[in-house]
Amino acid sequence: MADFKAWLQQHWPVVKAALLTGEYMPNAVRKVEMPKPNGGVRTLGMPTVLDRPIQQALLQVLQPEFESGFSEHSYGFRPGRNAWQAVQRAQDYIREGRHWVVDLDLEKFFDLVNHDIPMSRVARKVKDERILKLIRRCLEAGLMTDRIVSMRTEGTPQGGPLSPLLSNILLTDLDRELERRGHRFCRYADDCNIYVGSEQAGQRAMATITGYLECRLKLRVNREKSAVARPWRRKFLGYSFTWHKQMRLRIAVSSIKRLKDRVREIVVGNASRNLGATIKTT
DNA sequence: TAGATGCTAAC
RNA sequence: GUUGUUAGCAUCUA
Ligand SMILES: Nc1ncnc2c1ncn2[C@H]1C[C@H](O)[C@@H](COP(=O)(O)OP(=O)(O)OP(=O)(O)O)O1
Ligand SMILES: [Mg+2]
Repeated sequence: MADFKAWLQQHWPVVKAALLTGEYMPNAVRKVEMPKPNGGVRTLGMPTVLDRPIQQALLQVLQPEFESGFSEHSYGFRPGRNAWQAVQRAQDYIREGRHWVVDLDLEKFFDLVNHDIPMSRVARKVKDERILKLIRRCLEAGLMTDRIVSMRTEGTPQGGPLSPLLSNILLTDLDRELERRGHRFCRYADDCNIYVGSEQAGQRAMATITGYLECRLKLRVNREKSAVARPWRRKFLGYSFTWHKQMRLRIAVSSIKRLKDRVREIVVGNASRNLGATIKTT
């Protein structure tokens, strides 16, 4: 890997020239099926060995350009931000007395990302036509199965270095819409939680925001994973809320179980009582 | 301080 | 055949 990095650095002037003249364009990603924990299958689109570092370089330039335009309530795929900060923000909302949550998750998110909406947003900041063409080709990269490339008209490849940034650019429209409506929310990638004071307000928000997402942004809400519920009945970003004397945060039971099993697998016959005590205090 | 490797978590 | 972003931890090197 370090070898390849050195090679690319050595030939970077040539590669750069080929990219800017349009002589070389990314056009396909390799299809790889990955099992999901819940039993489903995630279709990854892996860039070619050449496209990957090219897109990573593009990201280094584009990321700072768009960071300033993102919402304060967006936490996913962003430098300096993590899931813990998002959950703490959610906890603040609940402590304010908003005891109902509209938990929204998008269906096959990356696979259904519209191309024209994020491209028009990118065009507002990036004026260079050659760069815009490059970015569009990263979105349009077809899925390659056994050397057969199928055309893509929607969706951004899961595994493309630019994909997380482009998805945030698209969902910034959602953030602005939620802010315009005065909602208290935090979003991590396609996982968006809106905190409201009553179930009725929650159902109303769920209906209008679902309509907005499906109509304006051409996305689909995952009705299995989404719900209007009490926050302490839901899991958010691997954490769940618990109600003792005050609102407290704890790691979701499923995450604890997974970690416990991992630890037990490693230490085979050794002290498991020690682990139980350790996890309880955490 | 900088580079490299590996692991965990979220999506 | 095992991707990406982000965050964290660990180890090695000078
Ligand atoms: N391991 C990963 N590698 C690359 N991209 C990922 C990975 N995990 C998640 N993503 C990205 C692509 C997904 O579309 C997006 C949202 O994740 P997730 O909600 O778990 O799946 P999904 O939205 O594609 O399907 P679902 O319909 O089950 O919600 O995050
Ligand atoms: Mg989803």
